[in-house]
This record gives sequence, C-alpha cells and structure tokens, in this order.
Amino acid sequence: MASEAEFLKGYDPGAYPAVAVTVDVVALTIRDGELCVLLVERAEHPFAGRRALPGGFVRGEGLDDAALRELQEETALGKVHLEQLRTYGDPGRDPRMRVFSVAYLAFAPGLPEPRAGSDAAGAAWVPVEQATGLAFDHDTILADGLDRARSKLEYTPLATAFVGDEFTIGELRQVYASVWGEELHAGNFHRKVLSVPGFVESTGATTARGGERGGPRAKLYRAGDAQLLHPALLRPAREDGVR
Amino acid sequence: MASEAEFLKGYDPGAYPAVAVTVDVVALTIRDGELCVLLVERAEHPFAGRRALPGGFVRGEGLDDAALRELQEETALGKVHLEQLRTYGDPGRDPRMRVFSVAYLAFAPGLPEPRAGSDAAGAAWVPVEQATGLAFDHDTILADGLDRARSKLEYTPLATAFVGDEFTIGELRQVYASVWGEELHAGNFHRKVLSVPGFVESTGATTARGGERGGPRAKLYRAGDAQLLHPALLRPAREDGVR
DNA sequence: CAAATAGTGTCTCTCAGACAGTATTGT
DNA sequence: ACAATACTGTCTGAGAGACACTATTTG
Repeated sequence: MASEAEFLKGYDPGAYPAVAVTVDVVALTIRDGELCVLLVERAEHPFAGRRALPGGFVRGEGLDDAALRELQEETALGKVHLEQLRTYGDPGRDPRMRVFSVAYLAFAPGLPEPRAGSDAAGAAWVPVEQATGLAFDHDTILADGLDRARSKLEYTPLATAFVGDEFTIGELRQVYASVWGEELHAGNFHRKVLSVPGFVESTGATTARGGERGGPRAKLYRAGDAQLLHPALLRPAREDGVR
Repeated sequence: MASEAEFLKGYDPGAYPAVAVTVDVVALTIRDGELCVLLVERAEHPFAGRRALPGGFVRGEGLDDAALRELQEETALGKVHLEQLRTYGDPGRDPRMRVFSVAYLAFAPGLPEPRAGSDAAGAAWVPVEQATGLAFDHDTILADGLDRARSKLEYTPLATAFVGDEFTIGELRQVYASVWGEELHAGNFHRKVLSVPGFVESTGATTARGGERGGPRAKLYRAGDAQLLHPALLRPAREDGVR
C-alpha cells in the first residue's frame, strides 16, 4: 500500500466533476415594528434583475467567514448574530453547474441602510411578507430561516440580538411580536421575561423620557448570560397534534 | 447585455478552484440499552485504518439521496429517519483538497448487523462513549449529532424512530434513558407520554408475555401523527442560567 | 413466595394566561 | 383631562415531579 504522502501526491482533484459551494444569508432585522430581510437585486445571470438573498461563492475561507464577508459587502453592520441554517444542494437549483448553497441566518439590531455590493444592483431591507419570487430556491431558504428564527426565540435569548445593547422590556416584546406576527400580553410578557434567570439584567437606568404618546419611563436592561431560556417563552396559539 | 442563454454557453465551470462535497452520516441506534453510532474503518488514505463516520462524495443525486445511499452501503436497514445536521467546511479539514461535508443524522430501530461497504474495511455499531479519535473532524460532527438527537427527543416524537412499529411505553422510556444517559421515573413517564396528543396510539394488543424477570404484560402502541410534542418532554436536571 | 414491571392516584410546586388595577408620563 | 404605557397583584388551570400503591406476571 502506498504511504499517505505518495497517495496525496498522485491525487488529482480535477478528476471529479466540477461543483461549487456558495453561502447565502437570510439576514433579519426589525424596522418600524416589521420583520425585514435583506435582499439584493441580481446584476448578472442567472436570474439577472431578480431579487435574491445576499451571497456568493466561498473562497479560501471558512464558511462562517464567508457568510460574514458576504453580509458586510451589502450592509455596514456592527453587532450581528450569525448561525448556519442548512445546506441546499438539489441538482438543477443553479443552471450553471452543480452548486451547493450553505445558508446562514443573521440577526441584526436597528436599521443600517444597506449599500450596493459588488455583484448586486442594489440592496434593501424588505418586509418578509413582500419577499417573494426570489431567485434560485431562495423562497424556500427564506421560509426555512423564518421558521428557525421563530422557533429560536422560544428557547434562546436571541431576541436580544435584534435590539441594541440596552433595551426596555417593551422593545423586547416588540421583537417577539414582529417575528411571531402576533401581539403579546404586555403585563404577562414583562413578568415572564424577568422570571427567566439570565435572560436580561438590569442596568439601573431608565429611558430619558416616556413613550411618544405618554407613559412612564421604562427601566433599561442588558442581555444576560443565559444561553438557553428556562423556562422557555412558548409561542401561543398553535394547534395541538400535528401542528 | 448578453442573454441568459449566451451567458450559460460561455460559462466555464473549470475556471473555479476544485472543491468537493461529501455527506457523512451520524447513524444512531440502541443496542442492549446503549446508544450506538455506526462507524467504519477507513481502508484508504487519508486516515487509513482510522474509524470514521460512514460517508462519501456526492454524485449526481440530491443530498438526502446521497446520505441514504451511503447509509445503505454499510448496513441493511428498513425504516430509518434521516435529517440534515449541518455542514462542515473548514479549510484543511481534509488534506486532499477543499472538502465540504454535509452531515446527516439518522435514527434507526433495532440492531441490523452492519456490513462492510465499498470504501470501508469494516463497519460496526459502537457505543457512543467509545466513539472517539475518529478521522477528519468526525469527533466534532458526532458530538453535534448527539446534541441534536438529545434535544430533538424533547419536542418531537422522534424517539419512536428508535423502536419497531409496535412498542411498549417501557421500550420508549428506555430510548429516552439511553439517549439522555439518565434513568426516568417509570410512572411519571408513562402518564406523560399518554397525555401528549398524537404521540402514541394504542393498538389494543399487549405483549405475549411479561418481562424476563416478571411483571404484567404491557400494552402495545404505535407512533401517532403528531409532528411536535405538546407539551414537550423536557429533559430533567439541567442547570439553569448559562447551562 | 419474592422480585420485577405496568399502570394509577394523589399531592405539591411552578408556570402560563386572563384580568384587573395603580403609577407615571406625553399631548 | 385623557390616552398611553410600565409595571404589579391575583386567580385559575395545566403540567412536572415525588411518592405511594395496586395489579400482574416470571422464576
């Protein structure tokens, strides 16, 4: 048997059919109480002119680094949570060649206006209900990303990734309401968030002034050190059984 | 601007650096009350002689199909649950070239003896605590798969994928105990499983005889139609806070 | 008979959700 | 004044877990 060194020397990477690996990012933020996703308009074939998730081919970097790079090409953002979603590899999902797309999910606070990237005619935050008819299989990827985001809010403190470093319980509630698409009872939500150990911690400060239409000044909180919420904040109003 | 057809005609897939995509499968089953993973011994470089997760290069098929094919090359199994885990793509994780591995998680009931596959010197079910020192980054992949499996038992009915079509509540409890690595209170578990709508449904029959060391005949159940458990069967004894 | 297991009853504590109520701010 | 919002109090019902208990079967 040949040694490993000899084996590697005789190995010919070109002997295999060409495949490519891309990353695509489902980047979510909340603008004006609406859950929005970052979309680009494709400048080149295939799907020129169609809206798509930001993404591109992976270079000599790791997957996480590639996702971060693609995201920063479209929008300048500071704090961002990034996690792998899943990989899409159906033959024929890209007309050029066999392309595997590793999809990522990103949560960002606030509203940095996006900038046009290299391979995109334009980039924009689009309310998720209006984000349809995307290029490739990006409709499916977006739907999977939204599922993941909605479910992760239940048992992880990731809602804090959608707000600034200091936030009020009301702002946090608005995150849940926007992502889940339903209003939450303010009083019960308040008590529940504070009852979960490590979810939020008080800064001692309050907002400078009350709400725009009245109300007392709210206390400010930071994200705590919990990695999982216990007890979880379960989504209401789901059907039992099959769901 | 060129039409999409002209663009595709002039497109040269070989202009990109060669990358490869593989699937690797974390296949779990329960043998003698122990959680076991399917491992092969690699016959070829790299990592010849080392144990590894079953897997191989993706051909012209979809990712799910590739995972199923690789699994069937190693062991003849009937009913099996298969789901994508995540993708590993660090540069340097394979010494031959840039290889992206799409990892899958499989749950299978019972104990089909594995058979040697094409690129493996042998295949065997190995208790997960003894599955260390694997080739590539398979230790990491296995650990991620176990995390996922342990967590999925909580809120999905996937425990039924580890048992036959008909099973007793005691067998189901043994699945949870094996995967979580801790004993569960028999009485409370029993009542809880039956209280979750759609988790199991009665067949009306009972086992032919009691346990080996005594006890009444147990009622037999099938998997129900629930996709999610509500309420969930939460794992006991986890630390609060950071966890 | 003794041991093991299936399944049930009951109690306590926690938590979710409904609802009401008070305090504090902006227009 | 009035509306809006931040919080807190209280009640009810569901569920988790501890424990005890009965019934059934094997050796």
